[in-house]
Amino acid sequence: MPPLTIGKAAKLAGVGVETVRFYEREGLVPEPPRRQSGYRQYPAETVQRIRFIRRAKDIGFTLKEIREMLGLRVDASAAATCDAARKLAEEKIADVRGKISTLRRMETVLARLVDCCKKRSASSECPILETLIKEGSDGNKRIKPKQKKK
Amino acid sequence: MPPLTIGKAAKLAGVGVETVRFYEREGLVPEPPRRQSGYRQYPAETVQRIRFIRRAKDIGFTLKEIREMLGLRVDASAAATCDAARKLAEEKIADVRGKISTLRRMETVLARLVDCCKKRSASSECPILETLIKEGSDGNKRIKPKQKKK
DNA sequence: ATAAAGCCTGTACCTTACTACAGAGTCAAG
DNA sequence: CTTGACTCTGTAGTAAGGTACAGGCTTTAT
Repeated sequence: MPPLTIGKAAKLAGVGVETVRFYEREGLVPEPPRRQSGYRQYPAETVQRIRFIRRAKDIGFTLKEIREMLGLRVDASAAATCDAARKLAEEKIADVRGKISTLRRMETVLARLVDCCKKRSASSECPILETLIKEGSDGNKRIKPKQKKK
Repeated sequence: MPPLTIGKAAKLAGVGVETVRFYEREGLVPEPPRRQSGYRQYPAETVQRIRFIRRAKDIGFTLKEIREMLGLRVDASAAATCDAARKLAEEKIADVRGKISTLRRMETVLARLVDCCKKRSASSECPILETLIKEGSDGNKRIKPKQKKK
């Protein structure tokens, strides 16, 4: 398979060419080799990388976090780096699990709502979202306090 | 329990007061009753509502989507509305399931990375993220084509 | 060989989701 | 009964994540 122009790569990944260049500037996609004309030449794996970025973003990771995750692969051979990488990966796993559990609760509640809507027996009123809203028994998730600049 | 001032409600929900007012302007939190002085008086459930908004945002829903979901509860008694609500809820369930499956794949891969890092036997090189990047077998998730305005 | 379509760099602009004042009124602890 | 912490409205600014030209080369299809 021949290398891809930016337009082809973008299309395959489901984004615009501007986005690909933006990701390159942001260090999410490595700078590809160029033709003598200056045209970028993408290997096929870049498409997968971009798709990964998109998926990660859809589930609530920021580009910064995604960049960190992608960085995990480089040079996990150096012992010190490897340790740091492990810690980061562990953190991300915790994030991922938290998100999954939130999503599962949402799924349950939405399913119940659909169900209730399908039956529509008698009493009407279907205040399910109320329950959804009510089940945040996760004591204290602190939000960064954010110090103000002088 | 007495009603809460905006400051108390914000603190309990883990956000700033400005955010609460912002959510009110955006129709995510209903306008609360006021004192004669103009001070807002929040019922305790508003805190849960705000926490819900935050959690939903963390897993990648936009405020627009969240507003829709919260809207599901109002007046699911009207038959027509109920039908529309069911459809929307079903869509959201699909979203939620997609997100869950992406997250599960991520979890697996991250766990494998940690594992590999822990063992660190022999060969070093630990190119696991490569695999992560490679498993996007979801044929074609189209991205909105976005028509340009004249 | 020529014209449409694609790519280049660079800058400007846009939306989303806050966040930060300013200037003025309100509440509650000592 | 004052004073410091809070609240009000309104407007402006910020950060993240793109998106859209402009002006100018390069490819490719006819």
